[in-house]
Amino acid sequence: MRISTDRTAHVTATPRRLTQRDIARMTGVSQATVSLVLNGRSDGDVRIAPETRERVLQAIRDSGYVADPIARRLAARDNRIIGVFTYEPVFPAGNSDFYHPFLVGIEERAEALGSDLLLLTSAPVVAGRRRIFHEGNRLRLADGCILIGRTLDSDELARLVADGFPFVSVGRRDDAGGPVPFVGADYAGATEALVRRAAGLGHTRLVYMGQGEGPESHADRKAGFVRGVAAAGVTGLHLPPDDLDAVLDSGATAVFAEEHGDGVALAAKVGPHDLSIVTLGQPTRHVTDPTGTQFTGFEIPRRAMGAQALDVLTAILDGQKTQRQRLLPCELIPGTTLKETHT
Amino acid sequence: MRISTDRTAHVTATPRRLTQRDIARMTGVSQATVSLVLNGRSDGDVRIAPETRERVLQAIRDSGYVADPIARRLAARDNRIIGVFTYEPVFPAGNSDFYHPFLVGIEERAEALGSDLLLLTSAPVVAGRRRIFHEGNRLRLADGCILIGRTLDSDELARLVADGFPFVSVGRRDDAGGPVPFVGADYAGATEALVRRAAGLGHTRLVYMGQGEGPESHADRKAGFVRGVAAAGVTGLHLPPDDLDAVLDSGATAVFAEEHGDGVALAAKVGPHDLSIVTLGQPTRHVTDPTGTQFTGFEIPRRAMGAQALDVLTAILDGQKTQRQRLLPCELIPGTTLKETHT
DNA sequence: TCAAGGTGCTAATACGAATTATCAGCGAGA
DNA sequence: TCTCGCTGATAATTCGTATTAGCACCTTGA
Repeated sequence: MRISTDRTAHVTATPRRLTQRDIARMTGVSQATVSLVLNGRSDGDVRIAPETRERVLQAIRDSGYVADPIARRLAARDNRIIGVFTYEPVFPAGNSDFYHPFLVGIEERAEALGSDLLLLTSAPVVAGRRRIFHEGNRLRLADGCILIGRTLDSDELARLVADGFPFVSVGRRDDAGGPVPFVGADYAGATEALVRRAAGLGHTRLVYMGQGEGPESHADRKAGFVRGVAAAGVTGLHLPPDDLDAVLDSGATAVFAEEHGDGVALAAKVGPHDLSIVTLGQPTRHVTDPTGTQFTGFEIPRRAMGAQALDVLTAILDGQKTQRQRLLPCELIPGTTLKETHT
Repeated sequence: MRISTDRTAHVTATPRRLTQRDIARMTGVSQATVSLVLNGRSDGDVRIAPETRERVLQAIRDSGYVADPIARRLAARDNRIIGVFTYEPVFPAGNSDFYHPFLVGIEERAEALGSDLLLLTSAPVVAGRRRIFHEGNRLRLADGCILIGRTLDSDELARLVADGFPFVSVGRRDDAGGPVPFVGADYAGATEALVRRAAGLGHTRLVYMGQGEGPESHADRKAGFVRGVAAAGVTGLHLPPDDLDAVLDSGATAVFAEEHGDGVALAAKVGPHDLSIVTLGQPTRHVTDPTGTQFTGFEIPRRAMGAQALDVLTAILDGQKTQRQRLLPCELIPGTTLKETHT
């Protein structure tokens, strides 16, 4: 509507989209032939003379024609377009770069695959987050979709699963009416390893400071903590993130902070020597830590997660068999805040 | 192909989409009527009896029908896809965030417009940069395109102009066989203003340290410097960016550094008190300046440039008249490195 | 009783690409 | 001469929605 009415009014009218019809006219063949050439259909019942094929291809090259992705979609074909859905803007105005590292990996792989990335910025924002499903959702423009977010709406996930839409979540997700394909980080394993390490350094009373529930990423850390505590035969307490005093009063010698920021806050409060602090993940915001402390913790392989998410999606689209739920190991960061205990 | 084969293989085959035809059959009207009801078209020549309308709406409510957005866009001839072309990855692995601030504005506006952003990551890399035009270029997947880069290939620009492809450059560009639509920053004006300010502080011998040519952004700064020097009646020298010694030997009391990094390097070399330094633009890399110096200079309105680029593109697509070449003012940063001269 | 005018809807077509059925032309073999 | 088989293409249809032209039916008014 916008284009057609307005364009005709223009003297220097923007040229209409180039279509197969145009290519057909240019080369003196039919639209069908152009389509056949484009899709390399020279098998079985359909034949195109090599000379004709070349003529058509040349016209396509010269004109820069590309099939309209919308029309292709309607005809149920693939577009070499990967959708990327995020619940918040991909390019945040603030200094939070939560999505960025994942997208580095995604873009890198997309480039290698020769696919384009469609950022689904058209999704309307309801209650502060974008919605996947809404009247006019354009997910299907893409061949498949990558989902990123701290938490994904489970209703929407369930619907994606039920619809059989090809997608992969970056970050582990619980089942949603069926298994959810994901590439996550092994928070549980990394946390467990850190608990064992603490125990090895003499700590016998540990605190998990955080929610420990809600998003899968929290639950996983907590689960790893619980496993580690049990395996090492030490005492583990769970305290909420907002009550630093309770943590200090607990008598624990090592604190595992679910959020990096909480670890920083705690360190600022107690000073460097009294308490061992482990942070379970990297800052999602660039809070330039004034003290420059290197916290003991682990590194989330965000870039690899993004890249492998695309691998899994590709496998799904191609109908290949792959492990559709992957947990990548986190590299432990020795840091300086987990020390031998003096008690 | 890929998708469909998969689906048919499914036992729990996805039930065919509900269409207007289905609704039509359910209510005993025609598909056209359903469409008309859906679009609330009761104006002028088209009329629907209130009773019929209600019957159709009821059926739609009962069945949960939602129009296929893809088919809608095909009929509307408007894909609502904005291409974003960058010569390097949008999400760089390093700490260079050259593109980021522009994209904040672009995404913000795309969201408001209800458009999706297509990152043209499929463009093949030749000699370290992506190419717009190549066999199989997919630019035309998008309704129009935003181009970002320090320098754009002028041949490619010329071809875009010649083809009449709707696009807007972020950053001023010289004509390329025709005017290039752009939203740039007024480097010349900002630089000139800073030169005048320096002159007002008693500086009579100034140096422009940089290339002063090549990319439009360099040429513009240089041009502004030249204009400012002429207007203020002071002496202006032009020296290359790599020869700090020459700058120091020049006898100038104020140096205008084309690149932020050069200004930083110079400051490190001479110490804070000997020389006034003005940097003509912000760092494109996050070099955490160890001294924390706030350089005198100007702020490039990157976010606004991105947003307005989308505005111009929208205007072009809609055939509206707009200023298709815009230069946004840069806000001057007083900083601490341009001081009254003691000579 | 018949044109005029209004009402309520439908048939037909377009959008751009993919696909299937079919057709024209030609040479060879019977 | 007729038919078979092969080649190289095209016409027609499909996908789901939007839109326009126009048809059938009704009510007025003279």
